[in-house]
Amino acid sequence: MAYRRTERVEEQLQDKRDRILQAVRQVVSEVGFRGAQVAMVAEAAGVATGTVYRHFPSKGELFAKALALNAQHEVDVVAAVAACEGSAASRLSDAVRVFARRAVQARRLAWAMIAEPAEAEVDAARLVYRRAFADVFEKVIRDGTAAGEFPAQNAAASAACVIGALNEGLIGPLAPEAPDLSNTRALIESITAFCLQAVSAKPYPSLRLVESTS
Amino acid sequence: MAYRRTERVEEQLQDKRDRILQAVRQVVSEVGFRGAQVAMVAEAAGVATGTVYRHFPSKGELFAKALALNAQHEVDVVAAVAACEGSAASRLSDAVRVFARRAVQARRLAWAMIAEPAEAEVDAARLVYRRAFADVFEKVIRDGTAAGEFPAQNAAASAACVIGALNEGLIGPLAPEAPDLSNTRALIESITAFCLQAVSAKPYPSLRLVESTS
DNA sequence: CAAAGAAATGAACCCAAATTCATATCATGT
DNA sequence: ACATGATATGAATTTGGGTTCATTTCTTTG
Repeated sequence: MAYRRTERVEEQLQDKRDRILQAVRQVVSEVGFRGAQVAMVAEAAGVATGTVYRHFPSKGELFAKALALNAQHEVDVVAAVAACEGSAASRLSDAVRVFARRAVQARRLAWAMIAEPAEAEVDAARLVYRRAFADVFEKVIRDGTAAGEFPAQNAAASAACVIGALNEGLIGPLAPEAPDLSNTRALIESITAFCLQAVSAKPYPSLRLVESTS
Repeated sequence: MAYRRTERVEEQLQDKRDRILQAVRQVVSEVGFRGAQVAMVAEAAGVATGTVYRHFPSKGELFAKALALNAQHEVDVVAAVAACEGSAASRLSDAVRVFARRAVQARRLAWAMIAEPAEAEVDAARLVYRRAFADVFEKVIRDGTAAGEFPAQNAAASAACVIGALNEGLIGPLAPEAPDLSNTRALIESITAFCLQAVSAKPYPSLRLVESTS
């Protein structure tokens, strides 16, 4: 025998793997999942196409892994903010604001992470983190309701709506192109306010009227 | 000369075209844009694959046409509700409710119509109708603000958020599977309430506090 | 009914992009 | 330096599905 997988090789291997994952992130943030090809990723990582397949069994699993890496980090950040001291209202608006700020920094990537359909494995991985975000918001809403800060409501539905509002208002197809930072800030505040009021406002009398007449 | 395109043939042609468009609707409502193939559509329409190409120049244009047909109808329905007599609050909640009710009747189709990415032509067509829905909601919000019913706000952003909340809360990936009608009704009311309160609630003092501290 | 012109058919073709694999290169231990 | 085993390479292959087109079937008119 004349070979043994040494420490150094192990590191190089891990490093190459990491570079490929980073390359996915970069390519996806430029062209989205739709336009991302394995050859592009290899190019961006500085390896040959075939090398990608020595590290990952398929495009779907590679991309899913890359998404999971990023998404978990984002979930952690938002969850940390949501777990701070303070009223439920301030925690919710801070969490929403942080999510929003980070998303608009890299809109294309954010949209790909949260919504853009792709290979089945990617969709499955995304669903996990989508739910994780929703769970963070849902917990804060429940806390607020328990503390009497927010009215009784379907917390799961409200959390899903918050995600939806953020997605569509900030980074989805309806979001305005915002090359300008001050507009972006204002937009984030509008959306944060929308979400906070939605979960915190006491039901309007007019709502009941509408319900009884329709 | 020994042939002329007669009335009857013209009708048969139009009929076949219509059947193909209907078949797209059916196939998409079953497997979404992702899984919809031209061969399936042809099969569902009871014609050969090649026939599809005698009526439409490409898959993208066929699917875009089919989407436009449906979406315009939905926009008209929602717009009609939004144009009724009544307070802005009642018009908005009725419009949201109608959108929601119709969407849950055919969730897969609704999601495909409003959000699922597909061929470039389809995306382009969808954007038009997405905006059309947003415009309907935006107009009601503006009316409400002008009448002093709603507080001042970024109406365009709020309208986008309403679309997003509906999409995610009702028909998107986070929406609960709801085989049961009563749950569906309750969900629709939760989401309608969420949207109405978001646009109609007076800003909370706590919001200002949060803004000044962050 | 025969001829002429359209429309329908579906198997063959084409293309883009994922995946493979024979070959080349690199690491290790004697 | 050499032998051995592992990793990297990228051109060639495979594949899924949209599109084409030579052939068949249908309609109309003389």
